[in-house]
Amino acid sequence: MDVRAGAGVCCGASVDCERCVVRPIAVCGALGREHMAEIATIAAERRLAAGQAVFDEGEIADSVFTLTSGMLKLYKTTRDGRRQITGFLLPGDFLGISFDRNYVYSAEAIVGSTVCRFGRRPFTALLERHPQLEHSLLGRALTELAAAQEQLLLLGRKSARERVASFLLGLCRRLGVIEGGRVQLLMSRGDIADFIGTRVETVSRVLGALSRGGVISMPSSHDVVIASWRRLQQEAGP
Amino acid sequence: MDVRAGAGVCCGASVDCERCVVRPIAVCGALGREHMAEIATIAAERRLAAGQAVFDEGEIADSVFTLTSGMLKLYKTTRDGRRQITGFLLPGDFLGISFDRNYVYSAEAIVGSTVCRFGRRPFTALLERHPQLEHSLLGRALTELAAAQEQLLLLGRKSARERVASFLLGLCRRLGVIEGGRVQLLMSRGDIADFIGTRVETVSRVLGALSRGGVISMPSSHDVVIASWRRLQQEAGP
DNA sequence: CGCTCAATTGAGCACTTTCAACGCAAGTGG
DNA sequence: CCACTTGCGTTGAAAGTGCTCAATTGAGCG
Repeated sequence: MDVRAGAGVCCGASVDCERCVVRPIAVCGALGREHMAEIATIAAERRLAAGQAVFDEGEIADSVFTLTSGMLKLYKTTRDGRRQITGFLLPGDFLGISFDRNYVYSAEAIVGSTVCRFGRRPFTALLERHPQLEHSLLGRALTELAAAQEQLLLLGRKSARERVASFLLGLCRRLGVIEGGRVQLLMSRGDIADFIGTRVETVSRVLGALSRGGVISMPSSHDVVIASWRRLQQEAGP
Repeated sequence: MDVRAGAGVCCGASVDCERCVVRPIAVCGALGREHMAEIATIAAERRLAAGQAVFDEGEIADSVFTLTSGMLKLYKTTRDGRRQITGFLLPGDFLGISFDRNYVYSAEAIVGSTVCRFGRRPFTALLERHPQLEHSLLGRALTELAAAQEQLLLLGRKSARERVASFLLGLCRRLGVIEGGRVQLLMSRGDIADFIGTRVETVSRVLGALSRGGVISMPSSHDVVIASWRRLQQEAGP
């Protein structure tokens, strides 16, 4: 499959998409700027405080969103309180796209965030008018699928130490952090644990061990400096 | 998102798609029969023996496939031999669709199978001519994504007993097996283990325990009869 | 300053893995 | 036709990793 013009491209969190009241940057990236006016008519900005839900698993899926600033977590919960975070979203990412009637996961802001809401019907209509947008969405879905499969490998076959290292590595890659750079862990230890399938205590211990081993350093509990990219890769396992 | 005509529909393994040399039943289901002739011109059937690979992770992704009979496993492998099976494919499922240059997982037949091969370029061209096929593929990708997220929950948060029960339950659902019915486990214990993130010994022990507990019965090591659907659901956890 | 919530640290334990042996069925070659 | 091999599944005992529970420290805030 070829990546057609615009597919998978995203303006990036820091780019202002013209003088749009809403900033549906992901859609902007996929469709190109010529359709900004059209997009603006069906989109509405929504501000979210840290901890605020976008939607919950099981709700009627009547909206589609793109994250325009901040960070979200997507997760599934069981009746008895177990939780699995399936991903952390960065600006430009979509959420809530589904052919089902209901959302199959919950979404919640980790820090103050803004999303851009599209009604499901107008969004569907937009897709029908612009097949290249649907092509772009397919590309995104396939990328997410590949990421999920990578995470399956992590959860199914990696040790706690490898999981934490892999998590850090993945976060750095997405954020463009390089050796010597700093990653801000906006999420809590509990969130990390629920993402990599461990307990908070284990996350804490492994981070401590990596820090003591000189692989990383932690100026504060939510700031990680990558001391050695190579060693972190080794820790992340094969 | 609405499911448009034909999206996500599959003829089913037992349905013969007219007098087609190849039986690209999944594409048939998605596109409708009126395009069978067009599809047949770009597709080629390939027979696979049990254990034979369709493609390997890392290879140039120059083909797209649909499974027309048998069963495949998709998996990722690490350098040190660890393996994670990301899914088992049934007739009608696609594989190898990617916007990347290379395959990101390996695919191998579990039993004698037949696939239908499409060259990447002709397939891409087909998608361009038929936006509704791309829409259908998006639906499939989203379904697979939801399944992967369910599996993340299993791998990250469930006990060995719950994993095995969930696996059986999921397989029965896909195959349409009901209480009292029989599931054939075409895959080996090793495959099951690599799918649910345990060891073969654990799979064996849990299956034994479920059998002794009267939740299931095993006429042979590859045949499971669901004695109590309700209890199996309980075992599968919340 | 005292409160609260998050993160860390410690000790004991449970579940799954690891390692090893055995049974069984199918395939092979004399 | 039978001895032998090979692969897979099962079972047992020991070991280890990560979990549970509990206490302590630290950071943010009224």
